[in-house]
Amino acid sequence: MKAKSTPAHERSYHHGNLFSALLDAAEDELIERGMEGFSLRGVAKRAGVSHAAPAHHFGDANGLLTALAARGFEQFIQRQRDFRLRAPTDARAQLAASGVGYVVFALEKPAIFRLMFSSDRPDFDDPDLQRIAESAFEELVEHVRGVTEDQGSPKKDGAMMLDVAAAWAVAHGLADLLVAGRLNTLGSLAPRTRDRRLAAIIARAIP
Amino acid sequence: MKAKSTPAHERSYHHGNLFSALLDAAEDELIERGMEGFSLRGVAKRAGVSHAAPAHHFGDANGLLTALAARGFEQFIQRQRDFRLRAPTDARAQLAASGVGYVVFALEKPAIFRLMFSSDRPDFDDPDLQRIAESAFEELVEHVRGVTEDQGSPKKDGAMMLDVAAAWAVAHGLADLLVAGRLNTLGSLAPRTRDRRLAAIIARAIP
DNA sequence: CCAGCAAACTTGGCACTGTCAAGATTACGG
DNA sequence: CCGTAATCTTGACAGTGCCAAGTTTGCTGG
Repeated sequence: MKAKSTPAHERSYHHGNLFSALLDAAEDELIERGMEGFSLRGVAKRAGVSHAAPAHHFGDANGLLTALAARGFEQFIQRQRDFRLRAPTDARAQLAASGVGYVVFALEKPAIFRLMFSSDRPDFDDPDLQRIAESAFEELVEHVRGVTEDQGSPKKDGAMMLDVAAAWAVAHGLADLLVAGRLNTLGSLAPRTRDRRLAAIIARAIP
Repeated sequence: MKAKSTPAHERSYHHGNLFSALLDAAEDELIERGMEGFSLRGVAKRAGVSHAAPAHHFGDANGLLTALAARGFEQFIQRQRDFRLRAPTDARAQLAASGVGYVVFALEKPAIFRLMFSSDRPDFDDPDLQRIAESAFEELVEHVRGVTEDQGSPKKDGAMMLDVAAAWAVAHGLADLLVAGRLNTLGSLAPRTRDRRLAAIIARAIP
């Protein structure tokens, strides 16, 4: 994934694909030094470039983090799809699988997850970020709708939004607490059994 | 609450109660400038004291934030108790009320809430912080136990910990998403009806 | 083919930050 | 009432984000 396989371009004055190289470097920086220690100059150094180079592509530090959050949402959506593909096709199992993917992504990339949901540094009015975040939300709504439609009597929009909030809240709460290391009764389990427990909890959200 | 009522001491070389004055200033700073813009020197200026004064009481900036998070947990626990007192006394209503208090605290003090749950700056190994956070957790466990005991057959510890995780996750997820402004279908409701919806969602966590 | 223009990147500087070391002031127990 | 320790201040240093001005490069129109 990381574009470390193009050392030819890395020495030229014009980097070539500095944009994505900076995103990779920023992700590494965030993972290794955390949100507190994150430094734009550190990112530039990682990418082998001067300290003011990022500004040309991202404006300022928050602009870089905005783009990183947007890329995070793409991986986030993808991870949920991965889990849905390996699950039974009934609506309830599909929703639970999405939720497990939600949590697993958070555990795999905690720094990115926190950047996406618990930071005030990205600009959430940015069109790209807003669009991709919205699209993640809409996939959730669709799968909640699937479950409620399976239950015969179709609900009104208001009632369904309550279900959406419930499903989203459980998955998000599990993810955020696990990332914070506050749910070790679940976090210390082996992945397979942990994911089963997660699915069971998430399924409760919609009675 | 804020110790603005002792202007006599505020001009002396020795401040007197600088410890708590700095906590108040830090909370204001966090509210007004956010986690990103938070500055130790800004806090010192707010308290009318030199830029190195905080170090003597809190060690470094993260030490100050650790103490602030600990104080946050006290208010957090208190807010949940408030809501329990105004709720029916049956175990289920008590648990739901705790959860609503959980969310309301987050909405009242979003910056403190994020400091407590979604920041890597406080030192969560600090004895004071650890103790008070643990005590908040134990109150939750007790109320979950109350509900499961009401249901006749007492569960094993493992099964109950699943209930604990479920209840905690819903409340926390609702709180975190509302703070992030991502659940506006709920967030834009009037407080009274919003709290009713919240209680309904939280009650689902334990079937 | 090659000017020159715009994009990509660098260099240098400024105000601000957290932390450390050393000095000034005050409270207080002997 | 004195000296010692706690409290607070001052000054300095490296590191930070961002801005302005300069340098290198790719590219496009003639």
